[in-house]
Amino acid sequence: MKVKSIRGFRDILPEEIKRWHFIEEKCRKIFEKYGFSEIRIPILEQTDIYTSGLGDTSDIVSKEMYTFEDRDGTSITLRPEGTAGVVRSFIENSMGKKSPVNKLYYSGMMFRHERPQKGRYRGFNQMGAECFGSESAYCDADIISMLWSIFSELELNNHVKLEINSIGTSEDRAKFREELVNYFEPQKDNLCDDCKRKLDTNPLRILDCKVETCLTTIGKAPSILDFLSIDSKNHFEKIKFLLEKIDIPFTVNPKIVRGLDYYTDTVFELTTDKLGSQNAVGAGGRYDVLVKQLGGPDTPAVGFAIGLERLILLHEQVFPEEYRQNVDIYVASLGEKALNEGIYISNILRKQGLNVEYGFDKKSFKSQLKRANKINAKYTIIIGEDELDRNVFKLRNMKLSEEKEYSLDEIENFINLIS
RNA sequence: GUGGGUGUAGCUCAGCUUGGUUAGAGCACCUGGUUGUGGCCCAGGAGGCCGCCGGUUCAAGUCCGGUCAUCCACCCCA
Repeated sequence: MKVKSIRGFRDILPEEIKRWHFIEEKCRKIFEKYGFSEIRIPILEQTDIYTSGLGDTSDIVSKEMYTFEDRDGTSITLRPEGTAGVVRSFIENSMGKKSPVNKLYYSGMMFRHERPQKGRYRGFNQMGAECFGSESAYCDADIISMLWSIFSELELNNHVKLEINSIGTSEDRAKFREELVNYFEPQKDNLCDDCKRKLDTNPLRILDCKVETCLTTIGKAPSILDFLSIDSKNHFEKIKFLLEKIDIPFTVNPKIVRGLDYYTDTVFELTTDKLGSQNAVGAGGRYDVLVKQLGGPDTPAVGFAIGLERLILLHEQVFPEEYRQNVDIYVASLGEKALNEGIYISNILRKQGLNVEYGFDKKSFKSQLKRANKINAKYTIIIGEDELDRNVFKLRNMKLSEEKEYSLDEIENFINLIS
């Protein structure tokens, strides 16, 4: 039998994992800086939380979910995104009653049955944050600031672009939608086939069509921003004011409409021109009606998610140097007796907090040093018959190619010898 | 779901146009050049169902058909 990972799923190998750790750690730190706490939620949920939460006309729900029957016949789905599950948990645990505001972040694998491509996998990792309980524009701005600060902390802010928009309330959008149809209907012959279809199903999505012939028609189309209610307009103005005040560069793009139905008012996207066509590396927005829609108390919320594979890809391009595991000591022993001593010494050093590779195979001294070199060990400890007889070990500084001898008794305070 | 590119050593790739001895290179790996000293250099070694199935042919890595995988783009999205 031929073994092979499932299409669209991949391994993250040891040589790449250090960069993952580095980036995940940075993200965690920033989430916590903004007062968010981690939540871990299941990978499987009942299908309805997605169908009724994300909107059943969205591509994700209509053709990309991994949905199957549980043994008792209920329909369950591998999570295609994080927000719906966090909302479910928020409701189920009555978080709104325990605290007026709840700030949660999560990290984990999401599943969408898409055609794999660069930066797009069927199993992919997201880190995201959700803030429940505030409808204030200050909250939106704080969240956007958090997203931005992840990228500036990683020194990637020069390679991404923040775009924001407001899509108003559902009434605003209904009005806008009507106007859009009125606008496009008479000139639908100028639109591509996809857009003609969208005219019936989801006219807002025509706005982000990239087909050239559509672009001129779209250019003169009405803007959502002219349809916002007073409250939504003020909310949006306030966010823009705050982002300027804290020096976060952004542009307003009235054509941003999110793919999921739960968004209200604020939406935003972080894109890069370095990843080909999968250019969205983070995105989010406000979703004031979702909690209620899923059966919870009327609770406003804002959140975003970052695509980790894409973030890593971007980081690799900007900082191509390798991220390596750090090995402090390689213990090279020569001969049976020395091997016995080697495992003992290695463990003492590990207790002192060092990363130690113990050469446990009977290999030539030369190949052991080669190994030490290859794994980039800072020091090699050398013990052979000769050293054992004299109750000493040699310590070789790999970078300087210098060796010193120490009494074996000094192993107990080894950390002092090299610091 | 649609279109295009690519499948040869662990990795990156040459060879295919114009079929013909034993399928190559670089990197990585192993051994030696040094009785117990890494990186550089030198010598040697190991490693291939040439993606898979079928066809054409005296003969297929090379030509043809199919299939699968993969990458990129459309689309969608993080």
